[in-house]
Amino acid sequence: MTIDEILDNIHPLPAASKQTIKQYITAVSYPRGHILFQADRIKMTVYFIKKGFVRAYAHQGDHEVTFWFGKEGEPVISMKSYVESQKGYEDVELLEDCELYELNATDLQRLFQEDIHIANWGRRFAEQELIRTEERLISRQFRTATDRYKELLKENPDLVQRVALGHIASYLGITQVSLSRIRAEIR
Amino acid sequence: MTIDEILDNIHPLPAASKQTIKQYITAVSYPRGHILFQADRIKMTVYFIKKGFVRAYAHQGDHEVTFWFGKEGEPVISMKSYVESQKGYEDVELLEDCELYELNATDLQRLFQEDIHIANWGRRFAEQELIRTEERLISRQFRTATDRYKELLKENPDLVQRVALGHIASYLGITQVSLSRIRAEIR
DNA sequence: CCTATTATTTATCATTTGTAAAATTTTTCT
DNA sequence: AGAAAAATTTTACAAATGATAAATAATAGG
Repeated sequence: MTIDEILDNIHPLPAASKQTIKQYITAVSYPRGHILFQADRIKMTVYFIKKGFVRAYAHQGDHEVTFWFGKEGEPVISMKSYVESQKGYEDVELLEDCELYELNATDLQRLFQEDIHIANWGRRFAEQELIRTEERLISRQFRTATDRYKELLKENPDLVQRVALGHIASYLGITQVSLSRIRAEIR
Repeated sequence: MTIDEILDNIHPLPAASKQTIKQYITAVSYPRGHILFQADRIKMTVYFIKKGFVRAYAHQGDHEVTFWFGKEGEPVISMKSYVESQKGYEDVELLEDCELYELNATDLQRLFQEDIHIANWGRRFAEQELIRTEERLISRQFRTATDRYKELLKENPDLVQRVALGHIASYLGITQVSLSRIRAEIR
């Protein structure tokens, strides 16, 4: 997925504005296991996934709880950093070797003040993250772990193949044993 | 809480821009029980609570599940309507007689195209809703019902007094019986 | 102030989910 | 291919939660 597609997909930009924003975007690659964001650090960076899988997780006492998976075409931010320049909850880890587009959020904030099209692009970006986040909340509040697992299987069959079951179980809010039981039932 | 305070609290606006936006805002009052948003209707309106309590809930089979409470100073939107002009999940009901500020989102969208300060105000508005929504998700995913009830008690003691326990229980994702057990334990 | 209604708590039992450990399967490395 | 390591599933039991119904408490209307 190209950076043009990703940018336009969020909100179409006039050619000049798109050129402006693209000046601040670079392509980067990191290996599986690389930590993109750390819970205890503010990092004013926006990534877009060109290729690969990513997960966000938080430390909960002795174990870690995965609460987001990201795939090709999706943005990766630490919301608290991006929005409030504060530390967030999460580490973000690459689940496989990834190609990413990188954009410094401080540069972006300056562009928001200078270009109304970029300001509205940034608004749409936040709005779309808002909808995604609400959907995750609704899914969590209204669907059973079994249903949510089935949905994950359907939407991201490759992810379920490649990611450790423990991560998926914590994402679903259940133990790995329970997830095994679910898998046994729907087989 | 005045509309000026609410607007500036989201993001400071130059006097001219604030005047522009205020032209589209009206003060309205509705009685307890009034339905502000309906799940099956698109409603392009933004409200801000001047005074009162509000809840959002969705129908889950035969019973309803409350998933948000709003109080003085907070915005009330149907996110799917506001962001995507689509039907959302929720009904929004006034829990007591309320005074509200009302703003047509279609007008607002036009202003976004015309005034960069208002565009950035709209961006900050979405970003703040994003942080709020993420916090709700994190709270749900990482804290026990008991902890979340204690937090609700602390943050909104008056709400816990005035709202039916069934609503609070469904908000916490447990049954009313379980909530009664929790209350008995922490007493 | 009393009664009817509604809301909340308590009790009992069934079901679900978790914990811990063992068994099995899959993956990795030589 | 075969051994070692890691991941997943299964088992047995304990703990937590839900469902239902009964008991108690709170609220509203006359």
